[in-house]
Amino acid sequence: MRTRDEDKVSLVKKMAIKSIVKDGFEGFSMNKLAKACGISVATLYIYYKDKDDLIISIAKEEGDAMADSMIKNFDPTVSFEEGMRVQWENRYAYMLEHPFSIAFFEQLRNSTYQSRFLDNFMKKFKQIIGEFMNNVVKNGEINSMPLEVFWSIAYAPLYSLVRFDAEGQSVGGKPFKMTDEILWQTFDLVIKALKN
Amino acid sequence: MRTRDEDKVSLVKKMAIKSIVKDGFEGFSMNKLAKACGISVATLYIYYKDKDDLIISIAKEEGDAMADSMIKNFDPTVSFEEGMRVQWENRYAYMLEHPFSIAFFEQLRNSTYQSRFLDNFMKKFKQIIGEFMNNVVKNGEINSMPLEVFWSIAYAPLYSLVRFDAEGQSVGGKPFKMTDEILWQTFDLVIKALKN
DNA sequence: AATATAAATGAATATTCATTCACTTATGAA
DNA sequence: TTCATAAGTGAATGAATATTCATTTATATT
Repeated sequence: MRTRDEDKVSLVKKMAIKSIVKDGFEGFSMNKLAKACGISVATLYIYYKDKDDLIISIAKEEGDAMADSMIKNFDPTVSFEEGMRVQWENRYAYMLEHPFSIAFFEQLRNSTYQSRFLDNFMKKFKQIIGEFMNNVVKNGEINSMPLEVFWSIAYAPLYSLVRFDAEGQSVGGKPFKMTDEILWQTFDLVIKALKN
Repeated sequence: MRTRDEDKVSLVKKMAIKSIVKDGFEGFSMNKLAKACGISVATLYIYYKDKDDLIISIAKEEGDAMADSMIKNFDPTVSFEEGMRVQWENRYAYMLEHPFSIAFFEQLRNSTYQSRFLDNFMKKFKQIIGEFMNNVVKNGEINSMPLEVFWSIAYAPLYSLVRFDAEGQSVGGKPFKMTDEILWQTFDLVIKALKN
């Protein structure tokens, strides 16, 4: 029996993400994807049941990889500032290594696929981050607050920076490039906001 | 000569936003929009040159309205905390009055229309916000920092909260509803981060 | 009341879409 | 080497897409 060409499979995955990032879901089609990969459309239907399955499958794979790398080296019993630093480091490193992934997730978050993708993704985090929050509140390192408030202060600024960087443009006119210095300058402000 | 039915025009606008918010640009079509409005597709081409023109025109109108209401009562010579409070108030009030607009802009930001829409939108702000930033840095109320860092700390948390509220779901499981208390609790943390 | 004219339409067009199918090709096991 | 079988294909399908057009309708002006 003939064997599946795994290079072809991963090319499909790569091109799908690239295309969705570039043109959004509105500009994405199975025929165009096949053409971009230099294969027949019908082949896509060997790999995936249908278009939804293709998108959801790729989203899950990428989401799992991202979730894993985000909790790498993360010990929820460590101090607040140290724990936050590891998480910012992980997210920043992931973004540098997978420049398209972040933009791909932004597309997913604003699409009808959101719910089917986000549940799976959050499951990986929820427990470990919840444990971390409990600890630092109990230690008196930060005040108790709704999880959404914490998230909005602790991570939203990072994602905002990543986005400015990806767009290469700014609120003003000049192009913006993220640097280590800018990242940790922002981090310090976030710690100042949250730490007692 | 027959007169244009302005009710029909504004119905088109309302339904277009509603549809894009609900199903994204990938689920939006001229034929479906016409059907949803109970008019002929051809009528849409009387109001707008083509699909792009429809989307961009509506985006610009909504964007201008939002920009206006955001700088309402805003005096760039006022103190840092006072200026920030007015801006948060304005954004929050706008979000309550126009629940679909914010979601519509999120869609635009993640679409190929982004650049054509954002330039127009930002023009309204840039000057007045830049003036405000200059003042508060000169007064020594906050430290000098890249505009993107400021933006990411000062406003990203608010938009994140608005988003949690719109989705009605959370990082965890329970539904989230924004309240005045939560808004100003988050605001205080932001001020703590930025103020010297 | 008559008329000129823009608004509004229903039905068409050509194109692109997701998906299927009859067929060919490569390869692990015999 | 043969053969069973899954991988891979080119061309087709019908549905949905954006846009156009010949025609009808309403109304502001005369």
